[in-house]
Amino acid sequence: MAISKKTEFTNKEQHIATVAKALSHPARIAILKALAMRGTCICGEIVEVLPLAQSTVSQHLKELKEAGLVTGEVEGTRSCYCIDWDVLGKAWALLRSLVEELETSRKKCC
Amino acid sequence: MAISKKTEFTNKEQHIATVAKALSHPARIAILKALAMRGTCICGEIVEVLPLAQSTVSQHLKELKEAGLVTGEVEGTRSCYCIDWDVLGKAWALLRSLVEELETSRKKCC
DNA sequence: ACTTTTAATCGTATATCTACGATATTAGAT
DNA sequence: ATCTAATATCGTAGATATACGATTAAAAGT
Repeated sequence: MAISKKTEFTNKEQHIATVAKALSHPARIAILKALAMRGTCICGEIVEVLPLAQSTVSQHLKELKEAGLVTGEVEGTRSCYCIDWDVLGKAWALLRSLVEELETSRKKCC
Repeated sequence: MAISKKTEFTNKEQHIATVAKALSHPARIAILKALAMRGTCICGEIVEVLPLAQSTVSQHLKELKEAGLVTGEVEGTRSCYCIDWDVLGKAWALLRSLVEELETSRKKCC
């Protein structure tokens, strides 16, 4: 691929892309739903709900965590995951601002 | 990778993931902005604005087209691309419904 | 101390993405 | 008819993503 050109775009464009990427797999959407519904947020419960192996779920959780949408705390032998509602809100605002920006600059098309 | 398990999730989850995937590269965000700002929407103009080769831009445009966010019409030797505002609106609604769904089922976390 | 439970990480195979140059295609210009 | 310009597509290389089983690590239970 030569080298990624991602860094040549604006920070905001990169940030939006990062958020979108975190949401770009149905498993991660499902994980977010499961996390929202349960106060408990324990990893094992999520594994039970999804049609994926434990290691795969762990990987998806890691990606959500790296994107900042989710936090994880160790609780003894278990891991408790939660949605970071603050970050989610900001991510949402970012997406909204993109759509608004598109709408406001909207010109008639060919 | 064995085989993709994407189809084992709900249609809505898959749909949201598809939209998010289309937005998951900063180049495609930039393309959407460029399309929104210009009534003309000609491929060559987009290539000029982006730090990418013509073939790469063409590929990104194809992905946006496959996701339905953009339409493309041949105009002689040129190609005229436009944002499909209807599809974009629906995609937006889909994302919003996800966030709303998350918010409504929001439980206190550990 | 030993075993069990829970989750993370490693190793790995395959798929998909990203990027480019080269080539093909097709309409317009000469 | 030939040449030029604009795009799309092909081929390809390397990066990243997706999925799993196996292994590791660490706390809890016996």
